[in-house]
Amino acid sequence: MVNDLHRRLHEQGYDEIRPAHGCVFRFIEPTGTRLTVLAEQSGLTKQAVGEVADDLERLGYVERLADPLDGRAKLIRLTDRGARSRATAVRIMGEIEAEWAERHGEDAVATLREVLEAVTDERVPA
Amino acid sequence: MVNDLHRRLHEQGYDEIRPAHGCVFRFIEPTGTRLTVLAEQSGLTKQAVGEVADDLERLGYVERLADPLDGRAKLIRLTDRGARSRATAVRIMGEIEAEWAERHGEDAVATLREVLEAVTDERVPA
DNA sequence: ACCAGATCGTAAGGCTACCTGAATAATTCT
DNA sequence: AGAATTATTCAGGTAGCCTTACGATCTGGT
Repeated sequence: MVNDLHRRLHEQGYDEIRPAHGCVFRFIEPTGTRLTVLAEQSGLTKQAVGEVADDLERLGYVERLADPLDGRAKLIRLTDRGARSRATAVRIMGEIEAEWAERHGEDAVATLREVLEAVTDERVPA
Repeated sequence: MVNDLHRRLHEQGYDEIRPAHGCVFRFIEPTGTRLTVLAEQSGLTKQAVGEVADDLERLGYVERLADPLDGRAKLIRLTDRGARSRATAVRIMGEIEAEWAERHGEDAVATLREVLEAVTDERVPA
């Protein structure tokens, strides 16, 4: 799924986005999200996510704002371009899942999703 | 699945085996397998698999024999220890799948396997 | 009001698991 | 005989993580 997503993202012109950037795109919220939160949710260190955020900032997909609620913190937020790319990614994943459903059945794909979510929830730690 | 497998392998004393070693364990055959074949099947370069094989040889899990059918080639074969560790890994994976079946149903896990195998076959290239 | 300790982001350096490319010796195929 | 293949070696590079350390800021207890 991830391979296919990125192949298609590249075809759509988003050829700078790599799988590793997912730790930001997956968990970022419209109003902005703190680095620490992204790190926690993705199961990576703050440093790792920080590098990804640097990268995405350099590429113009996210920006950093001071967090009004905490002087230490910054909010990472999608730029317009970032939001568009994310929307494209969401659309593509929907398309891929639809293709899978066509080929293997809606029920099978629903089961796939359920079991996969369950087993990854049960044993999160890498 | 892979994470859990290695966690349990470590608990059973096989704490030198890492996920990267899978490219050998997954495709090696009882009578021995050529490096080139392992590389092809795992989708890695011969150099990469060669390093893994060196590692497993050093650790005593595999040995290299001259291939009687081709003087250029060598057969990579599991040692007794390698075969035992592989058998343990197979057993553990069976146990994990059985646990999944217990929790989510035999049918669901069967479907999971089928769909996963199908979609990864359709689009193999990383 | 203050200080100790937690938390936020960042910096610096290291590691694993791969890759490309080039070269070589031995052997096999055409 | 010449071309291809097998394994190996060496050199160098990269992505995607990690650990350790640190300064800046916030928070809770006194």
